[in-house]
Amino acid sequence: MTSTDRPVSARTTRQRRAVSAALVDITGFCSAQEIHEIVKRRGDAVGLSTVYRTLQAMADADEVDVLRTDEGEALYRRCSSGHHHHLVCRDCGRTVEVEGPTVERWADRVAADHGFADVSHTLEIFGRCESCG
Amino acid sequence: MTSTDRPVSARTTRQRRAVSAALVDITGFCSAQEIHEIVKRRGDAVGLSTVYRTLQAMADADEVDVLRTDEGEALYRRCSSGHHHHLVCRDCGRTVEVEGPTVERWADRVAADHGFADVSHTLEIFGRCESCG
DNA sequence: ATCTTCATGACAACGATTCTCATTCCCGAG
DNA sequence: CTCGGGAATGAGAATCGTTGTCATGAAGAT
Repeated sequence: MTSTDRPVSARTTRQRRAVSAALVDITGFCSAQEIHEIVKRRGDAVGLSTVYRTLQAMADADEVDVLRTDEGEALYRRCSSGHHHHLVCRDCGRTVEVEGPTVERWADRVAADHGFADVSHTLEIFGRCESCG
Repeated sequence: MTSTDRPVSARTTRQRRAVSAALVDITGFCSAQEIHEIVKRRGDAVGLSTVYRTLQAMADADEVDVLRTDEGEALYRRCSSGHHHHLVCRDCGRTVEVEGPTVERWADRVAADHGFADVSHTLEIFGRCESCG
């Protein structure tokens, strides 16, 4: 077994292109169902299941970011590669990607101080942007 | 209307005492259903609905912290008052409350730099603790 | 063009959470 | 102490996001 078993396939289909295209249109985080709506509104017919599957695949491939509402709903948004966090307007959803090397180091150090290994973290900032002021 | 309308009542019942008691027993974050189980195991009979209601009320009163699994499930844990974050073992759930004044300032500054007001943030650190190493 | 296989979609199923509403019981007024 | 009103409870139904099922459709290799 020299090759790591690839669970993937990544077959290019009309539906996947439609979801990707819809993601380009949005600026903030959207739920799977909202994205399904957007796809429909663009004139592409894609089943809801497929939207869910596609978004999940993209999330696995780090092509979209996922975050959770207070109510537990998953929100998606296309993202730049690499580790980053988000500054999200809680009114209009406008999102700014931010980086914080200081924070990364702080988190790793805190974890190490307590004997924790294999460290990861989640960090999101919420506020109201100027246009929504 | 001189008095701020208090939506609350906080009537002391056997069930609420049972949930609070169960929360004392646990060290990590537990789901509402797990807490329901713990309450039952302790010999107190409390309906699942009531556990949910009680936990929500306690969360509103900042008596418990809530965080969300990747799968969107809500986890609860009794907490100290004041703003703090968590270092959670992703295997056993053991939790350490941590503070990070630096991070707070960083988040506020980043938000301000982008014109965001009324800022809040979420931050959790995950890892594997020594006992689970 | 053909064939193999992955992808799709309508719908059922699932699981966490919330709602409903008849009943229970906390607690302050009398 | 007793009563009465209204909050609290709980069993089960309902909700809602999400995932599973499986027959059909379509990429892409040969």
